[in-house]
Amino acid sequence: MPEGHTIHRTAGLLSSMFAGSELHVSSPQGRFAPGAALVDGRALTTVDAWGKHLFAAFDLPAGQPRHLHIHLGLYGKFAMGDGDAPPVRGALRARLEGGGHWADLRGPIVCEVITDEEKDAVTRLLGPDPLRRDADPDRAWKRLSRSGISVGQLLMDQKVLAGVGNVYRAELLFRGEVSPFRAGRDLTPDDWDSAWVDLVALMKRGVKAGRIVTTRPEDRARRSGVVTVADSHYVYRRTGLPCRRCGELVRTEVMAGRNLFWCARCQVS
DNA sequence: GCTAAATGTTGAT
DNA sequence: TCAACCTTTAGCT
Repeated sequence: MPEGHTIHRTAGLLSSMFAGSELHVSSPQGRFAPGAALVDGRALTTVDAWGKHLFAAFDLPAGQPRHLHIHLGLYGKFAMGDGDAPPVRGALRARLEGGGHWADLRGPIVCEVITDEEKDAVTRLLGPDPLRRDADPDRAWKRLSRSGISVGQLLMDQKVLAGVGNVYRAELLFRGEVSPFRAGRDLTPDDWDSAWVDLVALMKRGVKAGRIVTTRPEDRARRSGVVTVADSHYVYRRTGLPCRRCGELVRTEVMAGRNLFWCARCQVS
């Protein structure tokens, strides 16, 4: 489930497994072989996430390509474990081994080794990431509050806000009782302040849980115990089902190239 | 067991 | 506008 929470969680796991260790970096599939050779045998120093981008830094001189840059895209996924790595099967883009651990990467849309300058060029194009301590919500507000484009589209724009994907878009707007069709410039400063606070809390929770859960206990069918998949969202992928708050049927429509879900009664304007 | 769709983005047409 | 990435899951039969 690669929205920002997945990337930050992965960064934390990779860091705890590998930071300080020399890694054997390979590309069994071959597509990442040239990049792997640049960092193979070097120690991993830090792992950094910004939005949906992950950067693992290796102990190499500045100026040389030394950041492993990964974007999972829609299918990309890490598998990790302790001890010896399992036998290679299928399309395995990259394998990291060292410090008694291994990590396998499959299906990413980006897997490359880049320089400091190239890393800066990537992050410069990203809006504030709610999961970063250095995030400045005013940067997002400046863009949102000047735009005639709908908030449903703006939230998906990584230049506005980094790390939000289709699930957080739908759920954040529902929780804030904001219509996805409202123009950014029609948001009030209070709307944005509370949305940012809510988003930070939701995404932190996503990192901890390893999945997106946005429902409050009182809005779930099962109010105690484990939160089931069916109970974890208000509107995302709930087309035609009754809204958990008002009973109106959840609607769907394509917006910004993706399926948007919303309750037309709870999210009037 | 099979098929379609999915949390995202880029690059070709 | 569409294919690619090529995994995982939900929903059928």
